[in-house]
Amino acid sequence: MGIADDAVEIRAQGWRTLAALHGLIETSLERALQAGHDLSVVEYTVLDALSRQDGWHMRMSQLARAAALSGSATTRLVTRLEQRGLLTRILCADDRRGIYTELTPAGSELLAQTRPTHDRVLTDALAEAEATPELAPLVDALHRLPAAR
Amino acid sequence: MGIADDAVEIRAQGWRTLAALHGLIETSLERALQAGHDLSVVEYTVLDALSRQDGWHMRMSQLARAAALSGSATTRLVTRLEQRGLLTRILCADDRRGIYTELTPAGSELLAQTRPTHDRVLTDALAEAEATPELAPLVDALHRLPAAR
DNA sequence: GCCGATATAAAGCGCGTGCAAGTATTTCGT
DNA sequence: ACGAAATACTTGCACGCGCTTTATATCGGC
Repeated sequence: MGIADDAVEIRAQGWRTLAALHGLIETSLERALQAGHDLSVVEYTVLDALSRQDGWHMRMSQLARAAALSGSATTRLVTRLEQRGLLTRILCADDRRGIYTELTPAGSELLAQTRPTHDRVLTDALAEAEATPELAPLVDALHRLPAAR
Repeated sequence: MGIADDAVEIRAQGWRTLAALHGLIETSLERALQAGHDLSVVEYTVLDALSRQDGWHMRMSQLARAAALSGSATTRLVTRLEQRGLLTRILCADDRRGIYTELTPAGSELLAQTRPTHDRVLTDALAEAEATPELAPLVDALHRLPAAR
C-alpha cells in the first residue's frame, strides 16, 4: 500500500461521508417540505435561487445547472411551478431564444412561509448528524466554511 | 439582522454548497459507471459496502440505511443485483425475518473492475470542484477529514 | 397462544433521464 | 444580405427507479 493508494482511499471515504450527510439532510427536508408546504426540495431550491437573484434573472439553462437537472426536467419543473402561479416566464429582450423566470408575489409568499420550516429542519438534521461520529467532522467543517457573499 | 439570523444563513449556505458538490460528483460518477460497467452509483455503493463487510453480513435494513434508501427500494435493488448474479440472499438462521446479502465471486470481480473507474472519476470530479470558487473550500475540508476507522 | 412491533415484499404513482423531433432566433460564412 | 449552421427551449415517449401504501411472515413479551 503506497501513499497514492492512501490518497484514493481518503477521497473515497470523504465521498461516502459527503453522500451520507447529503442523504440524511435531503430526506429530512423532503419529508418536511412536502408535508408542510407541498414543495419538493428541488422546487424549494429553485424558488430560493430565484429569490436570491435580485435585480437580474436566470435563464433556463442556468437554472438547470443550479438544480443539477437535465434540460427537459427543468422545463417541466418550471412549467409545474408556473402553473401553480409561483413564477412566470419572461422572454428576454436581448436574446429572444432565452427565457427568464421570475418569482410571482405568490411565489415569494410561499417561499417566505416555507423558509422557517426549511431552516428549522436543516438545523435539526445537522444537529442529528453532529451526534453521529462518522458525520460530525464534516458537519463541523461545514460550519467553518468561509461565508461566501 | 441578529447573530441568530447569521447562523441560519451560514447553515443554508453550507447546505447549498454541500448539495452542489454532491450533485456534481454524483452526476459524473453516474455517467461513468453507467457507461463503463452498467452500474448505477447506488448499486456500486451497495456492492462496495458489502465487500467492506469482511466476514460479516448486512441485513436489508442496514443496507437501506447505508444507501440512504427506503426499505422497498432496497428490496428491488437487491433483487436486481441478485438477478444479475452479483450477490445472493441468505436467510439468517437466528431471526428468520432477516435476510443477509453476500457478494458472489462475479460481484467481487465486477466491483474490482469498476473500482478504478470510480476512483479516477472521483478524483477528476474533485479536481474540477476545486477549480470552482464556491466549492473549493468544501473540497479542501473533505481532504482534511480525519480518516475514520 | 395472542398481540404489537419489526423485516421484507409487492403494486401503483410520480418524476427524472436520454433521445429525437420541432420551433424560434441568433450567428457565421460567403 | 442571404442561407446554413448553431443555440435555446419545448414536447413526446420509453424506461428506470424511488416513494408510499398495503400485505405477509416472524419475533418477543405477557
